[in-house]
Amino acid sequence: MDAKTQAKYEARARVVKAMAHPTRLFIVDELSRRDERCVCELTEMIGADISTVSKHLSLLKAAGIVEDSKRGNMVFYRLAVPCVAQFFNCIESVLRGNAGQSRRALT
Amino acid sequence: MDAKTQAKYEARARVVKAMAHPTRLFIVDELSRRDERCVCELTEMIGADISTVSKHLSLLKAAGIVEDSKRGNMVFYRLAVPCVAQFFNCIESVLRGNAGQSRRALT
DNA sequence: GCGGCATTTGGCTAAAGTGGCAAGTACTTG
DNA sequence: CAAGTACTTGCCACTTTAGCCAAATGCCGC
Repeated sequence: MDAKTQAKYEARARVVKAMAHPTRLFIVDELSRRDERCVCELTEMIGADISTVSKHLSLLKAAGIVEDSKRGNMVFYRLAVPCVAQFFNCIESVLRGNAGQSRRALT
Repeated sequence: MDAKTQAKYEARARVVKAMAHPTRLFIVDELSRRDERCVCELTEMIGADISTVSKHLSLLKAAGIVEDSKRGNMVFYRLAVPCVAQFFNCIESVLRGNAGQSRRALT
């Protein structure tokens, strides 16, 4: 694999990695449903330390998956790229496959 | 977040994590194009130790993303769930977004 | 059964990711 | 300007992951 190809997959991996965490998937899912949420709302739903949630959000932002905007002293996050929501359908297919069900029907 | 929700996102994260690596993304991409590849072919394309490639493949298999079948003394891997190939389109959208281009056109 | 090829597994070390607390920044209200 | 709320960042202990080598397994043809 030459350097260019390598770089291509590394770039992609950075995006996938950014979502490879239960809390971050939850955030993406939530934002795909509600358009916008402030850190405090997400923190309450998630039930972790606010600093932890904030770090997850920074990570998603660095990957280009979410965008933020500050209004007053609150920061609102939203999806930057709507299609990430589609990921879930496919992930569920994989999970159904794991459970040994209708793998064929998912094409 | 109650235990059940937590479990749901952990299950999803396991699948996403399985793809969160340049080599494993390469494998998924390659299998989406060529249907089937043996470990030795993938190893050669990737240029890492065969044991390393084998571990990446086991990981993808454990996540339900690929399936294997042994013929002779070779093992062939293929995608178990075709839709994972679609991931790439969306990932590319995120990457284009990162580069500051037409974020709007990607809906 | 023996040597050889394809692949997997174990062991190890280096590196990365996670999460909480505490400290810092930013804005807002009295 | 002081105090409070909303968030971010630094630090640190801890867990997980990655990749190589070496050893083990499985299948073949002789």
